[in-house]
Amino acid sequence: MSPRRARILAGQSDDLALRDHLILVTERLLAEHGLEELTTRRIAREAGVADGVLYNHFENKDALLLEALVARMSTLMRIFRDACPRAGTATVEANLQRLATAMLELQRAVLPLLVGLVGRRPLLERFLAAVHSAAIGGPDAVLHAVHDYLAAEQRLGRLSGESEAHIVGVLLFAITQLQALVTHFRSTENDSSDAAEEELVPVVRFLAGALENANASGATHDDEGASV
Amino acid sequence: MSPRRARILAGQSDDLALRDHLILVTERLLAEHGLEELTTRRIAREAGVADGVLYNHFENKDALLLEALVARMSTLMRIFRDACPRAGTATVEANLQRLATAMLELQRAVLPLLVGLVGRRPLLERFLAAVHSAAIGGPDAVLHAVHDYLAAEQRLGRLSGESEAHIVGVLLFAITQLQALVTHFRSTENDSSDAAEEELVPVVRFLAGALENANASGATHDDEGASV
Amino acid sequence: MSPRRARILAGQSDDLALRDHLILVTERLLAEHGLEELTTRRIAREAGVADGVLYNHFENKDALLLEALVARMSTLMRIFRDACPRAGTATVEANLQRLATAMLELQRAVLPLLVGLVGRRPLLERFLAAVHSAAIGGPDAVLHAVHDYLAAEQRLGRLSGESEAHIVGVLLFAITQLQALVTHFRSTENDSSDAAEEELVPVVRFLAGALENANASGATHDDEGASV
Amino acid sequence: MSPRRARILAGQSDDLALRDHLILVTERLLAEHGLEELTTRRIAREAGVADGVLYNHFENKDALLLEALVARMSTLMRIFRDACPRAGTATVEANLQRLATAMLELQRAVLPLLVGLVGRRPLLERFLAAVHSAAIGGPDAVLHAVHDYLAAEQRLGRLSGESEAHIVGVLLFAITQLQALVTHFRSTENDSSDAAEEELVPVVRFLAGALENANASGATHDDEGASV
DNA sequence: TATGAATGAGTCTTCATTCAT
DNA sequence: GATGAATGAAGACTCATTCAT
Repeated sequence: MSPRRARILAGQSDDLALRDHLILVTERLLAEHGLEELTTRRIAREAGVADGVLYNHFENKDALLLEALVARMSTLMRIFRDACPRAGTATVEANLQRLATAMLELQRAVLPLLVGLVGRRPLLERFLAAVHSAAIGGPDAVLHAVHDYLAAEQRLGRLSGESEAHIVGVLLFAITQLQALVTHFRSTENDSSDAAEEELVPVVRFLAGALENANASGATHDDEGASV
Repeated sequence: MSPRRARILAGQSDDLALRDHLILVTERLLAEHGLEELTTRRIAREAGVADGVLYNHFENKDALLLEALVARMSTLMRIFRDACPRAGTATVEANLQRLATAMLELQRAVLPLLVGLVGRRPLLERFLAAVHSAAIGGPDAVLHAVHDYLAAEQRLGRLSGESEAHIVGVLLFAITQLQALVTHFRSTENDSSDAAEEELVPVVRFLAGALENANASGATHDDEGASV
Repeated sequence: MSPRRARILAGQSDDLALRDHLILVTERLLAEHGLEELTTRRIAREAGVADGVLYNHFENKDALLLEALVARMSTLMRIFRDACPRAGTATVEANLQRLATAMLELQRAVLPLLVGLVGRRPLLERFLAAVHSAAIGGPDAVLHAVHDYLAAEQRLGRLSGESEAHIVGVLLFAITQLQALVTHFRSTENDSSDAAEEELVPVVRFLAGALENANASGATHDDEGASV
Repeated sequence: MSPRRARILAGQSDDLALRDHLILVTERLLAEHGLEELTTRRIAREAGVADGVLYNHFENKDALLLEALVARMSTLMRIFRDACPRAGTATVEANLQRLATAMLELQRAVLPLLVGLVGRRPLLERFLAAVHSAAIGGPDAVLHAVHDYLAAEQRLGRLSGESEAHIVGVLLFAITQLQALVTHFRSTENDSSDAAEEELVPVVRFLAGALENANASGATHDDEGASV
């Protein structure tokens, strides 16, 4: 075994199969630098192995990339789910704010990944399929989480009128994605991420209000308009 | 004259200066394949000229790219503005739907461009600056268009309560961006674009309703403007 | 006429034939930047003319270069000759110091030119031939100047024993060349040129002393050592 | 293995690591053609390997160049040192002649190298540093060799009066450099090198004489003139 | 399995030179 | 003569992939 790898393995992934070690390293590089600067040589160097190992465990670079992307996605989704608020605690608006923040973080991390996949149809296709089939969930899963939360609040009686919930969820998703994108396009100042988050506040409050209004009017009359 | 270029010029851009021809070709390649696969060689081949021509007219690849990007952006914004509804015509909701459709088209075209700019700080920076200084307008201009429309409706008395207008505009922007992104990530079937557009309908109706609600509660009475 | 050229001609070389203008410009660029960075495009731009003019007046780039090199050489030699001391004035040693300084300046200017010619046999050959046939004089002319000065001093009786004069001249030439080379290889500090000049002083004093010694011993005994 | 390389390896550097093979080839090309015509493609072709190999073993062209330059310099200095005369043998003048010949050979080989480095600051700087830090020695080392020889002769009593030794060394260095340069600029006839060597003879004799004179006068009176 | 040297097509870029106008 | 757009070979360098050991 190369001394480099020995050193690395000792430190952080002791008896991991090399295959998994490669995925892990690739995942980390993906998180840190995006798909753009990810060369096979760099992966190998970072993993502390020879340039060619990759091809002993994966058909080609894309195959490794795919697994790493899925792994990364999985990680991010786990973090997101852990950050989701629990129904019945705090206030609905505060919870929506928390939800929005979690979604923003998620999207900020996911965006560079997706961006790297544009113009790489085959890999993209395989990635989407994998995300779908594995119980990871892509955008749908995020929407699902919002939906779950709102449904729970409804069950608890803190919200009524289910119909708008889906749309509010979609809008929440959309606005966080927009802000995530904006972050990436704003200048290098690192406060831009905070700004993006702050800009979220009034929008989320608006959406919370929309739910409340629906709530209120839903209580009053017949909810006929809430067909969306 | 090279036979290649002769062939091409005859076909499509007869006596255009090569400089503009290059921008045009680049713009087209940009639209069709994104920034990713855009090599100097490919541009040259597609333009029907020698490999090095580019450097007779532009300082380097990025300079050409920049001009092509700005040109493309300019085109897209013109199309967008032409598609914007006029206040006072039809119904507010119908107009918002029209606005949303126009924004979706715009975003679908813009997204591949922006995506290619991620991780290319210098070019991105220059692009943003150019878009800003030229009277082209980036995201802000789009938001501005929405704002202008809503303000006009308010002046016409078809809408009241200004405060939420901005947020609705942002949400409109966000949801169209999301749908644009979704289109790109859905499989190659070309019906996906129609699907994305259809999915927009209820959301826009919801946003229109939100404006109305604000309107109604603000006014408390006659609701004659509630034509949405 | 191009506005650029009009502007330039107005300023500095009013009704100069374009051919001569090109030589002049090239000479200047040669002096400022050496042969290395001298592209035809740069010459044209600097001269304020179109890229292709060059080929209307010269067979190719080398032909222009040749003339410019010869012109530059001529200029430098004129400056050198003007800086040479006159026999019978000051002291012999002071004059030798002056001579050395002039030679150092000359060599410092010539070196970059010569360096650029290494590995360009054809041009080099033509350059040497031109320098030879024109009454410009290369190294020989410089040596000649030293010789002339020393011979004059001998005629004036301020020096005797002719035989060593040539060797001293050669050594003067050699040491200034060495110092010129050293200047170019020393770090960018611009005081290095002064340092090179100062280092010359004791060596020149030594050479002057050698002439004196030969003088003295030549006067005393039989000039047996003057066999060089 | 590529047939090209097989062919070459069979011929001349049988089981040398390619890295060293590349250095060797580069060194040879450097010696034969100077830095000017040294393209990566040519090195590869000459080494019998693919165009890109270089970058598997060196960070870039300059890194390879640097190693080759240092290697060449090292070789040349070794040859030079082996050719240096030993104090106490033969006559001082004969030894100086030998020294001069060795220096001439050295300079003839070094000059094309140095010339190529002019106008390449970064590489030059690194080269000088490398030459300095490795126990190779640049110009100083050559001067040092002269100094060492003369000092040894002084210790043996075959020469006295140390002060002029340094200047004589410098002049020896200078005159050999001049002759080396002259060789390169004289036409391709290969006898020019012999001519350059012959021209050295009287100059060296003069310098030897200068040392003797200093010696003599130093013995006789107070050495006041030997202040150089 | 692991290695890492070798491959070679491909990237952007430069520049002397030609030639229709 | 003058123009300057066009050429295309050549430059340094990258990188996914292969394969003998």
